[in-house]
Amino acid sequence: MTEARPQTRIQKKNRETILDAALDVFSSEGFRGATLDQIASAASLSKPNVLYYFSSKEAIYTELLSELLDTWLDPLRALDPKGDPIDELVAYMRRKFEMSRQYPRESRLFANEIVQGAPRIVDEINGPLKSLVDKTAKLIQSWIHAGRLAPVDPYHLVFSIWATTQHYADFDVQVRGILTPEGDSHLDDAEAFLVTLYTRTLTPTSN
Amino acid sequence: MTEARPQTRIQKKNRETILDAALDVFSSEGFRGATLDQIASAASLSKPNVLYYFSSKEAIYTELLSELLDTWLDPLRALDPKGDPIDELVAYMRRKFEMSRQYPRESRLFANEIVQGAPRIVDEINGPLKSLVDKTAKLIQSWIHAGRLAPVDPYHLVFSIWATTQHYADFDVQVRGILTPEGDSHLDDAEAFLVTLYTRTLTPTSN
DNA sequence: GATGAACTTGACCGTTTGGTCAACAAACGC
DNA sequence: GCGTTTGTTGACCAAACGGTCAAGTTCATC
Repeated sequence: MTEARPQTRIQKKNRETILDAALDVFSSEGFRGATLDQIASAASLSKPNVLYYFSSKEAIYTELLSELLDTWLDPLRALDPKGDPIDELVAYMRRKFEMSRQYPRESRLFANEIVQGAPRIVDEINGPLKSLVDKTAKLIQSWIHAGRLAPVDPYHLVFSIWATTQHYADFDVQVRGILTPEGDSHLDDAEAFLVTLYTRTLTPTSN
Repeated sequence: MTEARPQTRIQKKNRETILDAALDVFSSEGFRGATLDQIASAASLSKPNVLYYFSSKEAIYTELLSELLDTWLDPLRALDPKGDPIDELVAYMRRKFEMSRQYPRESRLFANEIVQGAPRIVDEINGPLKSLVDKTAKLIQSWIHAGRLAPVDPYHLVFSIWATTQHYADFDVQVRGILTPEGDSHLDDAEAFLVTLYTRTLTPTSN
């Protein structure tokens, strides 16, 4: 997707600095709420200098977004049709949770974009994302058909995994306001809860 | 909270028109992304006229937020300690889901605010909201202690209910992109899934 | 260490933004 | 009807915004 044009050391370093700063700003302010001055300031660069590396505010944003989409679906692609269904789905949930935990800014950037109607990635959603979820849903359905999973709607199962895992990144302020945790410890509890939630939901009943 | 000052017919009508238009705009653009011109245009009023009824853009926004917070917690307050635990919690989830379904704009407004750090409602979260959730968590814990619910972390249970129900309002574009539903029918499936999810999770095992 | 390419930035520009104001129009109370 | 309150708006303002540019500085290469 992103072609690897020749880059000097300085280019590489500064582009990374800018993208990191922009991720901070965009994820907490949204596209329109973010300003080039904020980004430049967060990157400790002058505004014209930022625009020397990226042609526009929009260009920085779309670069972040496409980088993100590339990796965001990896956990789902890693579902193994040959594995144990419950283990696979719980493991998928764990990978997704881990991503929200390690990349909360990316999660919030994505959330901001979607909540506001996803004007820039609507094609990605209707195309590649839909295809991948459709494929996954068929796999889950086949597992259910084989009696290896309790019957559930595969699509809504996937949605619920997305919702519950991303919640801890996207609604971090709310979670922290209620749990008043120190550090990250509450996320271990969250993961344990989610493992229980999905294990109980997916385990077939004996009769 | 909002004191009822004397209002003429015109005031009442126009304030409502403005708030409704502003909800449209704020919920889909965020606070910073929304402009007074958009709001005025959506309300079919001139910009100075909008500012005749509200002292500032911020005033419109905070009015919407405080109206919202008032009603947003009602479903949780309606939990009945004397009812059947599973029925009560599933009914709570249903009420929450119904709110997201009927008031998706409000849900997105809230989501926007929280994702961006909730600068204006951080006190509400750390105060009243935390108290209410703490109280609910104790109730759930007592139900578990009495063996009437399968053991789960009460806080994360509540978070998961919030996450899964709001998801359908906040991430509507994504859900629709994948399911390509006509109308609202997919939300019935979603609700059925969530009932299953929480029933299975909360039902105590016999042994 | 000279030369050209890569990098940096203060000053600036046009537009958009939230908000004001004075002047006018409608509605209300009598 | 008539005066006063209430409602309405075009014109305007200062600040903030995304983006440009010319002039300067640093860097790699020979």
